[in-house]
Amino acid sequence: MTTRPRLTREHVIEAIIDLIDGGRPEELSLRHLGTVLGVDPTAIYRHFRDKDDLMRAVGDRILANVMADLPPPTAPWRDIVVEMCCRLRAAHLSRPGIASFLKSGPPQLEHELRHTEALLFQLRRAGIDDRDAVLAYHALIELAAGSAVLDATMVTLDAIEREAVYESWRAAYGALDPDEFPVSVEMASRLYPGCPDHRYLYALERLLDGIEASAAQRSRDHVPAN
Amino acid sequence: MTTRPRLTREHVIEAIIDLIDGGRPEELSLRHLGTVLGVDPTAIYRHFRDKDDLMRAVGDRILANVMADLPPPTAPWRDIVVEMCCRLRAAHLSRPGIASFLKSGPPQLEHELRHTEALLFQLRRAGIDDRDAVLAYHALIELAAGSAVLDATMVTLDAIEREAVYESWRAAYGALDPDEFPVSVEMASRLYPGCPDHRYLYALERLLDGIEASAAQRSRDHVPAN
DNA sequence: ACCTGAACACCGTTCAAGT
DNA sequence: ACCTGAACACCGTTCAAGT
Repeated sequence: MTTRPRLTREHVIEAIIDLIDGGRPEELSLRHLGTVLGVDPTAIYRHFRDKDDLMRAVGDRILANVMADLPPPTAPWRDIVVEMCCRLRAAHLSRPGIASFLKSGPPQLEHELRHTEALLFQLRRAGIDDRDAVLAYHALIELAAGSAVLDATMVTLDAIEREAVYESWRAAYGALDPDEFPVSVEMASRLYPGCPDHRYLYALERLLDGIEASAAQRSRDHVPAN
Repeated sequence: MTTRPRLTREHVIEAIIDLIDGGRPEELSLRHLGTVLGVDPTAIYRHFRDKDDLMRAVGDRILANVMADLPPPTAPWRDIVVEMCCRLRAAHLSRPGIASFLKSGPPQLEHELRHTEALLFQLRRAGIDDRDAVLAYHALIELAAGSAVLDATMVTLDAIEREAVYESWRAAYGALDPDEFPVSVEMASRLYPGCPDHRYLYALERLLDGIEASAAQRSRDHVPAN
């Protein structure tokens, strides 16, 4: 603080991650970032082309955590895949503005490349042929990142507030006209079961079930004799 | 045009949908909307509380199309569910700013309620018990809406441009160090197969496979004698 | 070489004033 | 009752000028 080290890319990235972790994702403007860093807001343009470039760097930094301390590669493939997908989801959940993350393409994010490599490796290890492995990889990414986008706003609330919101939604379903919405009214109390993570896990496990079954079916077609 | 009818909610919603359909989603500011409508930008606040409220109304309007002209309810349940999910995805793809869509809760969007009702009805018709039906419902929504968020930027490009981008990404994977990224290098040419819709369909079918298998397993557990 | 500060072209939103 | 227009408090970004 008293010393004034020259501004680096790392300083900026670090400051943003602190703001995100501190639960103040609305303060991510370059102007606010400048005051936090004790620097003119436009100084950031010395190190990043534009805000998109900056957020991409932050995204890659967050993705680094996804790959750290995974189960050993000899663990059951499905355990590893589930762990990676849950962490990918968590990484996306912690990051506002996911759009600028993947849209610009994987080759720009070093850690996303490592993530792709590890997922494809595990899917292949599961005995899934290359064509299905690629489709399965895309499916896993879409579910993990996509569910994070939908849950992002709810996860910023603490568990009690969140449950209160869900309860109000259940009540709204329950109060519908039973002639027009018979199933919704009947199932209202069962909606939004458990926490968002738990619901994601169900979706992920079912998707993996389907991927496994389909891959087994295909290899049976190709090698009819057992 | 020559006549100047009083501004209504419908006028505003119509104008936004025209802008989206016209492929100019970046011109959705209230100022631009005002000039398109031949009205002062702030006049819109007479009919909508704020921009969030406005975009929610637009979202509900787009969702109305999802429910129009579905296959008859007597069609195979899976056909209906696949059709609904594909249309939900398409609806989300056509809409920028999906965040303000679902985060405020289903009870505020009339057509989303109808969508929920129809999906739960079909899942129950499939013989899936209520507990799994609710989880399956959430899983289907997350995959449909989530995949749309990830694909949104690519779908704005026409097929030729898009394929060029994918080809450049494949090339980037192919050019990686084969010692560090052996599987990626080997599978590079297979990445991003088909169009985004096709990849989504694969994910959806596998998810439904898993949902069906899991539900069958559970009912077998509960009713062991066949 | 790096940072500043004024400026530009935008946002969403409010509110007193018009008709 | 409805709309206008000035104003407010913000954005991201550029660029000549400072040190």
